[in-house]
Amino acid sequence: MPQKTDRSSSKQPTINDVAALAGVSKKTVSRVINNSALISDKTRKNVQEVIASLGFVPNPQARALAFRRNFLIALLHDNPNAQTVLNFQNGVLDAIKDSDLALLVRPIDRGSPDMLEDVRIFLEKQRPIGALLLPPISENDDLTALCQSLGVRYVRIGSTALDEPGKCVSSNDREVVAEACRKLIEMGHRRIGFVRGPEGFRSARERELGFLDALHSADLTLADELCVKGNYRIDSGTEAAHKLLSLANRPTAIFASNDEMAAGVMQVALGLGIKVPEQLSIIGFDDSPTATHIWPRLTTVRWPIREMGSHSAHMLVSDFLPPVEGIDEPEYAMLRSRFIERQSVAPPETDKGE
Amino acid sequence: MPQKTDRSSSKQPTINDVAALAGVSKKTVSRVINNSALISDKTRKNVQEVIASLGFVPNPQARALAFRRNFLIALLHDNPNAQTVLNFQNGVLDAIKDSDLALLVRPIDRGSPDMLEDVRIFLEKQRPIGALLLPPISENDDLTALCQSLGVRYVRIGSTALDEPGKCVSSNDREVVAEACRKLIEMGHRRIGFVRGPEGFRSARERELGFLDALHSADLTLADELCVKGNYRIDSGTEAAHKLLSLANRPTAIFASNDEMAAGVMQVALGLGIKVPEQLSIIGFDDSPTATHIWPRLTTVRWPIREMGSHSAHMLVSDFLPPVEGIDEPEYAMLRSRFIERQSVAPPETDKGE
DNA sequence: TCCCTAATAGACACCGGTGTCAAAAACAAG
DNA sequence: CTTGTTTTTGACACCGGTGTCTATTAGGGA
Repeated sequence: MPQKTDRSSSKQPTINDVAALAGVSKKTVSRVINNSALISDKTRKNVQEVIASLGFVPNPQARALAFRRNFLIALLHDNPNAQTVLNFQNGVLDAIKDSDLALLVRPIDRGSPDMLEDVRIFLEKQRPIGALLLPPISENDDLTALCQSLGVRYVRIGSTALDEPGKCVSSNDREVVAEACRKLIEMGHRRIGFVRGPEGFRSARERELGFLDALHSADLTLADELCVKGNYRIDSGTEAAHKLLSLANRPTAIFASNDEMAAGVMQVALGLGIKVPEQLSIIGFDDSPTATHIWPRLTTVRWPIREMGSHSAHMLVSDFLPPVEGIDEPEYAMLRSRFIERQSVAPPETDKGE
Repeated sequence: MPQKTDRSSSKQPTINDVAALAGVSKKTVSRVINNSALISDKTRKNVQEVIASLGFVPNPQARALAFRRNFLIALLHDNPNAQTVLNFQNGVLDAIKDSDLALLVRPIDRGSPDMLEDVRIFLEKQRPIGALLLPPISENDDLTALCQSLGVRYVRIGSTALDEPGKCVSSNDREVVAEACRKLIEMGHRRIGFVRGPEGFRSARERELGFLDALHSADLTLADELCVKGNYRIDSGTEAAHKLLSLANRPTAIFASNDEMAAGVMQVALGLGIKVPEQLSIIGFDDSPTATHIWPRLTTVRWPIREMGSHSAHMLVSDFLPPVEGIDEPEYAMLRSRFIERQSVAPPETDKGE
């Protein structure tokens, strides 16, 4: 046991101890803690020294009680993708690392009829400063209304939502998906399969729109048979692949709306002896660990989810965080997704017969 | 906006409101809230009715202040595997779902010289009831000593630690790894490569011991050249595979200490045109999503990490949680890992020349 | 030097609960 | 009907901070 601070076993000093030792009132110490302007530099410095010498840490529960607000951020989510949640969470933690804030995690059961009531109790109990709403729950208007009525600020995370009230952080997925698919078209692909995400996810719609944008700008249309609906899980990817790859005139490329489904597509292709990328190009979305774990490594779109996490945290509680250059507190922020080229894409074999 | 509770916009009722309406003192209400025995059934019932009619929720900040303890559980981790952390976290959330408790997440920078001090400040600030320590930080004795001195209970999560004080939840990894490797040996594999985890992780040691157990029980020894050290990341898996697969007499099977490194091994094998599992069997550990996303799907060991999460939460705060049948509060619990057979393992090709 | 104003500091109640200890009520026995 | 004992309840201080408002001090102009 190396260095053990001497105070580790004695009781925590309180604001009264500081006040007594500094020879001032506790209110004055409070002013120092809260960076009040109504205090002379001399007094401030004096008190700060005492605080430091005592190793005083203000009790957040007491502050929470007096402020009638906790120094907590709540992360509300019902996103099925663990990786997404965790990355986002880590982004938030990055943002609040050196602050007084802490992160409270709360999964939501969107299916439950008591969902709103559960969230209400949670928010009333914990009284976080604000809440971060991950998709798809971020699109639930009842939830944002609830936050509003409880006086809990919130930031919604999602694809696009300029039309709705409140702060929001999103990314330009549609654009980047279009870019990715345009790449396929430029390489010579004409029959491109599309594995859609589940209903009710704005992200699924966004990615579809991007895909269609690319097709339209090349005067192509999406044959019904080439569009299959999935649910963001690998099994739906394998199912979709079975359908697409058993077509008489099978696609030379497939865009899957997330990496997990793309992995499913790849498994089916490899299982059928279809070479990737020579005979089938595959693109995913997320740039999850899976994208680099599968072989060939997956060309995909990186969603800046971690950055969205820290950005949204800053938007939510900029008044509690040290200022950061790039981030002020607009109502809306758009972070950039990025196309990541790996080994799962190539020109169609038949194209040049190389 | 469907059902909107009428109280959603008015102010939260307090213990005083309840007391006034019930015609009793606030202390009496407090007794009801805390299930004190020192109260008559009649009064209790009366107060409970008022509480229900008012929708009163005790303010946890005030309780925390008075109790000098927050109704929070802290999850302290520095585990590099996001999936592990999240699964564990979800297990904890399962356990505390219907309780008054909330989960606070705190990543730790084990490299930082201020690590202990940071944790101390965090614990003193948030004053959680207890802390859950994920490996590898769970093996840090300074940290457990710190918890002890601050009066914060803790449960360590890890492989085995019967020798150390305090509560602990672990799994029988060693045994199951041995079982997995014995399978390889039974199939006829004799030259089995081993990709070790990083130093300082008990899990890495456990898995190695299990591997060696299997070898020894078959009177085999591990040639130095067949054991390569990795760091649990995919790149170390590819590096290890390059070394192992370029040996003159290359192994017919490789056990990688986690799935991510196993994925790296598989990529190199496939890249070199070595067929899996025909020419090379691969086993991983974790049963992460990666295991089912790669092709062929990975034979691996499932670590009951989510169960460990809820189990450890119960052990930590059984006095705040509704009782659960299987879980009492012993000092030590061992959950069972499980061998998962998928498609990445087969008898060695040369064995029977099938 | 004196007065007026602005800047600074402090007194005190309060946030919403719990602990302690004494008072009141209920009950049993004489 | 008393008295003694056990239950049940309440008064009040306290947890560790902050808000409000007043008192004090410092500075500037006449």
